Amino acid sequence: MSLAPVTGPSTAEVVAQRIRDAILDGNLRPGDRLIEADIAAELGISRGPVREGIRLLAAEGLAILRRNRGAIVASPTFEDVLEVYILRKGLGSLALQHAMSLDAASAPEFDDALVLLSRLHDPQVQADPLLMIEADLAFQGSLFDLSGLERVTAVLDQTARDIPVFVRMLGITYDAVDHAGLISRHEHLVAALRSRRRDEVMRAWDDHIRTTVGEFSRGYPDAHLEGVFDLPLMHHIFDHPSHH
Amino acid sequence: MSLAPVTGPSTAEVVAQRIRDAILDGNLRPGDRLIEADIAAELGISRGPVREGIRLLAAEGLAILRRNRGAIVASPTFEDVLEVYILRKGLGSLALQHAMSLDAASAPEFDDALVLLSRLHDPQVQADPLLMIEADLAFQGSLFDLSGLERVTAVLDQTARDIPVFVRMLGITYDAVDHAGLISRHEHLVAALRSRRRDEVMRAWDDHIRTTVGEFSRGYPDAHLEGVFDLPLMHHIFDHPSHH
DNA sequence: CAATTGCAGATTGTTGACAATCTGACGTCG
DNA sequence: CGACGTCAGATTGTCAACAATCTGCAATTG
Repeated sequence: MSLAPVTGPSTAEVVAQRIRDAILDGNLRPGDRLIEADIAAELGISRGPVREGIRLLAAEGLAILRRNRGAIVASPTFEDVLEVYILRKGLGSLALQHAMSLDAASAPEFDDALVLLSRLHDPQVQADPLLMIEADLAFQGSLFDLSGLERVTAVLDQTARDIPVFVRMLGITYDAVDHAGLISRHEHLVAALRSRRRDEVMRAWDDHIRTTVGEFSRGYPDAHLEGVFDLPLMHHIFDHPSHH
Repeated sequence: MSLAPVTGPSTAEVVAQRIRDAILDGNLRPGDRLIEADIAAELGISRGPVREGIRLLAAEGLAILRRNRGAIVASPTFEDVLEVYILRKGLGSLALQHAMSLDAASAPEFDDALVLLSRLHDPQVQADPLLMIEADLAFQGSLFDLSGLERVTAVLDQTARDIPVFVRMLGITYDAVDHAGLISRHEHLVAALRSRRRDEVMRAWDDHIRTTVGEFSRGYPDAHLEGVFDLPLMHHIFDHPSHH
């Protein structure tokens, strides 16, 4: 018998999620003030936990703290979305490579990833673009977890929480997305991980990032990528063979 | 008349720094409990700001929060140091490449980096290994700032704060370090940035990370790198030429 | 009338008291 | 003798009141 420890979300985390939801629902817009007392009254709690919750959001970049002047909802730009994907590109490739060197495809946790991947087939999920994004990110996160790199996955998780909110705040439309293509790319990635073909995994990951950013750009009026993702951002710098 | 805005550190940040200092001074050791009331009494303030300060440390990985059971000082392992350097390697290469594509060496901020680099020559700095590490990290941080990638530099800054504390907690000796070599490697990096030679910059950065990790390993009894840094962690995945 | 100064209101920062939770020790019972 | 229930002490989580700070406006001044 081995049970996972029970750890429900703290009040501060609940507050943070409520605010995130309010943004997703359009009840809170970029630039709106986050007044501790008001939020506390609305949730029927005191200012303490609200304060902590707002700090959590600020750490994610969703809220901006101004000393003695209160917090406001962040006003992300499309450049912010690009930077988040630059981070995911770089850290994701790190995590996937580490996962491969641990033969992650043979680990029992690999099945978790497959379960999450299967969720992308669910018509109910496909019907809602935001659900689709979240399911997609959850699947990717489960792959990153296989690396065992806790700091790297922590940053990746943070970007995963940001993306749906940014998409909503910027009004990026993500309706006409190619679900079948997304799934097949991911299955390609899974297959590459199984066969431990490093180049294939990297190509698949690159492909996924490019396609996603491309789809976002099409769904956002003012997007101009300026070839950011065509630069050799990641470079082949650690190619000295292992001495084992 | 143009004065910089006054923004002193918040009380919570002061608390966090005091605790960091206590760790560096050896007054707090890994596993020690961080009891809000005790720290508050010691600093002559109330629990609120102490609580916030501890949360800041937890976000950096220096403290471990256990719900309803208090926080303790983290017990990092040498693997944690390696992971921090894996992060710095990956994100640093991202930041440097972006900085180069912005022709950062021509920016006025580039001079700030040169000033910080010159500090490494100071005999007073060289005398104290921890001062040397901090000056080194400050220089590197000023280079990363040239990228304009705020999220990337935020994570890099966090790792920079962690490193001196981890070194102290693990008892890594860093005395017999090759100061002249460090400086010449950094000057090599600066020259490569000036000439915008991408490969040269990446090689210099790789070289610096390897050398630093190598020196840490020599100064730490139980270190075994297992070829982590010999793996092709970063890969040449974005080599499609820009369409400009 | 433009610029400055001095409030008043709003909001955050801080505090001390109280409630909820956890830990470890003790005693009880099978 | 070991498992379970109980309880006191310690500590965190929450709360409401108070202090400090900031913003904007109105009065004042030259």
